[in-house]
Amino acid sequence: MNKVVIKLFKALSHETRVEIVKYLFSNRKELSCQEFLDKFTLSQPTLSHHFNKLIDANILKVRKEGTSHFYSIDRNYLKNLGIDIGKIVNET
Amino acid sequence: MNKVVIKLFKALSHETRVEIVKYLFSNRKELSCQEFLDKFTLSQPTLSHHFNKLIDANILKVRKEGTSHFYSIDRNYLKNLGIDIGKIVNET
DNA sequence: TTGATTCATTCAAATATTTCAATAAAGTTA
DNA sequence: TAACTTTATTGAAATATTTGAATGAATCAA
Repeated sequence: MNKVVIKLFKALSHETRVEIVKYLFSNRKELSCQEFLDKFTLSQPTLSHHFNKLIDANILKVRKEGTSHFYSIDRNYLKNLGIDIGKIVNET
Repeated sequence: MNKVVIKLFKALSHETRVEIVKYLFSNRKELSCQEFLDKFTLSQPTLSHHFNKLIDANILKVRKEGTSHFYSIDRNYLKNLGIDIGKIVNET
């Protein structure tokens, strides 16, 4: 279905969201909102909005522990679509 | 560079542009504006705008012959980025 | 229960994208 | 040249996205 694809690409077509994916890929770990806020200049609500879009597009998954939410890349989902997100995001 | 990636994903995050890519992939040939206008309901300036975005993102290339412009997928560019456009666009 | 921490939601303003009517541009044909 | 065909550009309205201040919700520690 086209809508799934469009949602995926829309999610990946914003500077901040590409930065999130890039960071997660190169550090190969989880990322909390706070950690990202320490590194980049943007408001917490804006970041929350971007994380939501990435989750909604199935690019990220979340693990909640206490008040922290840890985000990580859902590599299987992207691999099944034939997208090598690391290659795209790092080698251009 | 992020801007190249973002431009690529932005280009692929619109219904009409996904349709164009899908059509080109499944028919494995060239497509002129007129041919596409016969199949879908949209104005000629709108279609021209969409083709421009796909060209600008290096997803399509164009061959001009007389007054006709024939668009086709630049498979090498996408392959180098690790994007299997056929898989993405058809199998979801 | 109170205060602190972390993330989500609401809402309105700023910005960007999409759309098509009108028109231009470029090649083709008679 | 004049009429025709195909695509591009301009400009303005409609629609969608992005942003952060204010506020809410959930968890934890004291």
